[in-house]
This record gives sequence, C-alpha cells and structure tokens, in this order.
Amino acid sequence: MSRTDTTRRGGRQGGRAGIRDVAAAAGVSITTVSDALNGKGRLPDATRRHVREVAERLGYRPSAAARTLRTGKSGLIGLTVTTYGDEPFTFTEFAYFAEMARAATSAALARGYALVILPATSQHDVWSNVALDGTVVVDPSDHDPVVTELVRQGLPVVSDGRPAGTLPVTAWVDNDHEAAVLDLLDHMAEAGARRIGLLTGTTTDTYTRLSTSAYLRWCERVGQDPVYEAYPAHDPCAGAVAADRLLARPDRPDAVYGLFDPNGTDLLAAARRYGLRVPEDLLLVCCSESTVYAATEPPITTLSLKPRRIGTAVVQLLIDAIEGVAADGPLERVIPTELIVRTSSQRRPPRRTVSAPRSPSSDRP
Amino acid sequence: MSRTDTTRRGGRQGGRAGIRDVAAAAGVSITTVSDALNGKGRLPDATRRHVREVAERLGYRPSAAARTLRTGKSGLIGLTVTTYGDEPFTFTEFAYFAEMARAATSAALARGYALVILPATSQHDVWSNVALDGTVVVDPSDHDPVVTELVRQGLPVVSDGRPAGTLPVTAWVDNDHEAAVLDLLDHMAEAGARRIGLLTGTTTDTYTRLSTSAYLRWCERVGQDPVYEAYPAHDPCAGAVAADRLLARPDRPDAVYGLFDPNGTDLLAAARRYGLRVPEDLLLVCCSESTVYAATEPPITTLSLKPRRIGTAVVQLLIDAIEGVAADGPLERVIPTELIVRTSSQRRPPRRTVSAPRSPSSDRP
DNA sequence: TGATCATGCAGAAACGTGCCTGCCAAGTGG
DNA sequence: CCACTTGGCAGGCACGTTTCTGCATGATCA
Repeated sequence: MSRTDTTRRGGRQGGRAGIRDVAAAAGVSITTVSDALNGKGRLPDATRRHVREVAERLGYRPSAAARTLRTGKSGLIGLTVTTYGDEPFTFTEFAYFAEMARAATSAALARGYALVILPATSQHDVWSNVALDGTVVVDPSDHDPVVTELVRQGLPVVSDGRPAGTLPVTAWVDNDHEAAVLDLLDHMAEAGARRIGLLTGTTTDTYTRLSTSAYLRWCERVGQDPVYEAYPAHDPCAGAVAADRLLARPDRPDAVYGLFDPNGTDLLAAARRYGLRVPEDLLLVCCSESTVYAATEPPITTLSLKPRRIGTAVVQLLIDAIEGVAADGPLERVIPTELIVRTSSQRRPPRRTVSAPRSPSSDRP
Repeated sequence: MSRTDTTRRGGRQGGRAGIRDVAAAAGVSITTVSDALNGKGRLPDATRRHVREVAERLGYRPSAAARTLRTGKSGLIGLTVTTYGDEPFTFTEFAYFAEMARAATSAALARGYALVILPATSQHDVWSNVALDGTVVVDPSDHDPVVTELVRQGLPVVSDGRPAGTLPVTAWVDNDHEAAVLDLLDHMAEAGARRIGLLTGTTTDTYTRLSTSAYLRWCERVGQDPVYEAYPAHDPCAGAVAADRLLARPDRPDAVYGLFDPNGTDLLAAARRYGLRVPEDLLLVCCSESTVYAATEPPITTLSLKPRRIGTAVVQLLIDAIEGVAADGPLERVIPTELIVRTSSQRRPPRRTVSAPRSPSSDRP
C-alpha cells in the first residue's frame, strides 16, 4: 500500500526491527508510528494502542543514534575526572568520589539521563566519539583545556568545585572550604588543642589550596606557628610517610587535621608508633566520607563534604541548563559541610554509647 | 563548483561546523574530507594534510550521532550495576566496585571506548535512549531480564561473576570463590582456630551463595558445627549488629570470616566491646579491597578479589567480542584471589615491621 | 448549502556521516 | 595506437528517526 519499499530489508536485517517494519505490520505510516510511540500528534486512542501493541510484539526499540541525530539530544552527560599520573585516574578522595558519582548517576537517571565516564585528558578520540548534552567536571584546574573546548562547542558545563581563574563554566557547586576549616580548627582549639598541625597535599587544586590558606590564616589569627606536611596526595604510600613525619617533628603538634580520606588511619597508626594516646595526647580530625572512622579505636571525628548533595545538585543544575529551564536561583550553589564529632577530637568523651557503632547515613538529598 | 548548496546553512547553524563546511572551505568534496580524516581512500598526502588543516582551522568535530548511525558502532559500553532497594544503588563492596569500575574505565578508554553507567532495572526509557556496543554486567541474578533483553538484541554481554542458571552471556570473569574460602579457612585453622564463624549476607547473588556453601562444606569436612550470621548486606547498619550478634552467641567462635568490606571494622569493634583480643582470643579475616585494614589495630588479614584485574579482563573480553576478534582462549576467565595475611589471623605475629604501614598496591593489571 | 474547521493520517525533507560507484586523466604494456 | 591499469576525486545513496506540511473526510455553522 505504501510506496516505501520494505522489500529491500525484508523485515529486519541486523536482527532489529525498524520503525518501517512496525508501520508495515500495523498497516499505518511511519509518521503514525512515531507519533503513537512518542505521545505526539493527534491520534485516537485505538490507533495509539494498536501501534504500541504491534511495536511491542515486534520487539521494536527505536535507534538511539538516529534519534540523537535528529533531535540533537543524546540524553548523555559526561562525568569528567581528573587524571593523576599517567593511565589510571586515582581518586584521592576515593569514598568522596564514589559517593558523589553514585548520587549524580541516580539524579541523572531519575531525569532520563545517563552518565558517561570520561578522562580529563583532551583525547579528542574519545571525546568526539560520544554525543554529549553536557558535562560535569570534577575539580577543574585553571584554564582547563577540556572545559574551554566544551563551552566553545556550546555545551553546558557544571563543575564540582568552584572554577579557578576565569574558567567559563555554566554553573558550579562547592562547599565553603575555608569556613569549614576555620570552624573545624576552632572546634579543636576549644577541645584544648595548643598547636594544631595540618596534613595537606602538594597539588594545586582548589580544595587543597583553599583549605591550606584557611589554615595559614587561622594560624596567623591565633598567633600559632604553622606546622604542616605536604605530600603528593595521589600516592597511597606518601600519606603514611607524611603522617609519620608530622608526628616526628621537634615541634610536634598536639592536634592534627588531615585533608584527605586515608589520613585518619595513617595518623592513628603513626600516633601508636610514637606512643601517643588519642585524644589524650593528640586530637585528630580528617576529611572523609568513609564510615570506617566510626568504628576505629578511638572513633575519629570527620569532616563530611556531603558528596551526595553535591552530586545531585551538580546534575540538577546541568540538566536545567540543558533543557533550558530558567535557573530560578543563582548559578553558584554552596553546600554546607558537616563536622561529625567523635571521640578523637574531644578531651573528655561526652557520653558512653552502646548503640551500633556505625550511624546510618542520614543525608538523603 | 559543487552542486551541493551550502547556502541553506550558510556555514554553520548550531554553532558547529559540519563536514560540508570543511569540504567547501577546502575546495574538495565531502568524500575527500571523510577519507582524508579517516585515513581511508587513495589520496595524496598533500590533499590529506590540506583537508586536515582546514578541518582543524574550522574546529570541525565529526558528529558522533551521525557516525554511530552510519557505522553502527557507538564506542559506548554499558556498565550495569545491580540496584538494591529503590533509588540509589548501594555498592555493598564499595571499594571493590570502585576499583573495578576504575580499571574497566581505564581499559575501555585505552581501546577508544567509554563507559556508561546504567541501572539494572529494566527501565526501557534509559536503556533504549543510549546506543551501546556491548554491556558489562556486574553480578547478574538468575534469569536477569536486562541480560536476556540485551542478548536478544544481539549485543555482547560480559559479566563480572559467573552467570547463574542458564543466563546466556557472551563471556564471564570471576574468581574461584569456593577455592578462596576453603583456602582461607584452612589458613585460619592452621593458625589455631577451633571454631570458625561466618558473617554472610541474606541476598542470593552468586558470590554470597558460593562463599556460604563453601563454608558449610568445609565445616562438614572438618566436623565443625556451622556458626554464622546472615544480614542484608546493603544495609550499612545491619553489618555492625550482625557482627555483635555473632560474638554474643553462646557458641562464640574463636575466628571469624566476614564476606563484606565493612565486616572487619565492625567485628573489631564488637570484639573490643566483649573484651576479646585480636588475634589472641579471636582470629579475623574479611574480604575487602580497602587499604585501611593495613593500618588498623591490629592490621586485619583481607582477601582481595583483585578487582582491577577483573575490570580489565571484563572489558577486554567485551571489546574483543564487539570487534569480532577471535577469542584466542576460553570465554570464561578465572582471576586468582590473594590472601593478604596480616596480624589478625596469626596467633604469633611473624615479625615486627617498622616500615610504612600501608603497602603499595602492587597488582598492576 | 458552501465555507470553515477539527480530526486522522501519509509524504517527504532533513539530521551528518560513511562508503559504494563511477568518471576523468595519466601512465603502460602489447 | 589502443586496451588497460591506477591514482584522484565527485555524486549520491543509505543509516533510522523526527517533524513540517498537506490531503482527505466528516462535522459544524452562518
């Protein structure tokens, strides 16, 4: 009946049925099939149901590539992670990144998008082989070539971590790292710390930079000499060595804040080697999302950056930008941090609890 | 010169230059541009260079959607994770999954592919909106609807974890969980364990099932009554409760193996509550990829499933299947596990070491 | 009763590539 | 001198959708 010759493919070629096959089987035109399946056009419910039934029977799945080509929307969001070293990107903040990626994936899926993991290296081969609607960039560096390339293509880019310099991102989400560090140092000072040390990184990313400068400013304000060790945070061994070095100094601190996730166990192990009791001789806080610090001996106070809230916020902002939703708020969103106070930062343990040692993660975004 | 009218789009429309614009600017045909950029056809180097230069100048990026539509290859690999509960998929083996995904991403990128994170729920909306060349399925359940749907579409599917029942996967990679558990229990018995307990899960996935049955068989072989507690592994609190319950039993074990990552710290905390010394009163082993167990007090023996090797192997097998490379080996690959023996499973600590407490991860794939 | 309009659907033009076919010129052996 | 190969490139079809346009048909209304 229709002039379109289906004889060429004879129903199906590569094993999959196309929209033409559905149209032929249902006795309608291609347009009607498309409209019926996408809920558009003006069709009576009878036709709509009939077409859907035939499509289901044939196992019809629309070609994502063709749809993307036609509509210009792929439903894919890039998740860019910075690569340290050469081949495998190491997430220094392992638990942080995993939680953040998990929340971002969830939020994207809830709105019909999927996440594609991509490296921050400007490998054109990979980047140009995937059609993206937008990209999430984690902790972009100054003048990131990937970001500038993406915005040049007109793609929205939302970053986790405020962009350094004049990086032209669409929006960003971040914690107030400086306020968090200042607050945390005050907390340790209130608990009796006289000289607070810092375990920091040698990298120049925003998180490390802001946290370190906040520490230095705090030291200046209270009149304490800074006591810190910096190490390449992507090296899993260097952290333990740096922790040991920090406690071996002649001007040994009586309290330490560690910027990275493994610092807590490393500092605890180093303290044991030097016979220091926690928290009696040494107060300990580290920035971590890991739940193991609730069950260590003693439990260690941690600063949570709320990666789940960050991940969802980043994706929401990005999809809003993709779909052209008027951003009903500022394009910068600051997520509050949370200091989870445990025994390691209190000179007098507040209360003996016999409840389950690990608290349920209660920050549902 | 060419009959193709570029006047319609006038160079560029959506901001991006197409292959037509490059052809017009270079004074050649579309075919020549395509051949020059893809290294095909028979073109003199002069033309090839010229076309590439013009393309570079115009900032030309080929449309991934059009290429996918034409070639049928998208360069995208799905990474399917099982979803527990409702919305966010929790990775019980958090570190395991993160490491495995990291290695898989790396291996895929090295061969020009990117990974798309997808949920195991058969949400047709998401799955049909992305063009995949193949899929990695982590720990598929019996008669997984997603897997059967995928193979019905003719897509290669490689699973992490041997498929249960008659699940028709293209290939799979797994550890020999039964051998690992038997080996590990022998190790504890040699260290002096008289009654070994097990902390296991209530889920029916292959890992839990095989490990538990191996434990039961071992108990039968050596004539010990099984002592185990099972809990829903996706609940972060239930593990601590189950660990406590296991050590509160009247037939309290003098050695425990925990199947899941957090079991180590949970068991350690429970042991402290009951005044049990590790390893003098209680031997401890758990399955984990986390490096924190090297720095706990005492360091805890862990069973590593080598997620990095598994992740790379899975991706290699999948891409081989996608590209039609003749599988030069069996389509089942068994990755050996590694028992990292530390203080918690040795009645007599072997040697006092003062080196850095965390060992460098030495399993480069 | 003829003009207007909503309804139900079909035709066909894109979207931007890849690649098959084919034309023209220059060299080449018989 | 001619058939024949070979290099160098252009035309045009196809991939499978979405969607704009438009043609019928019956209903409504002045």
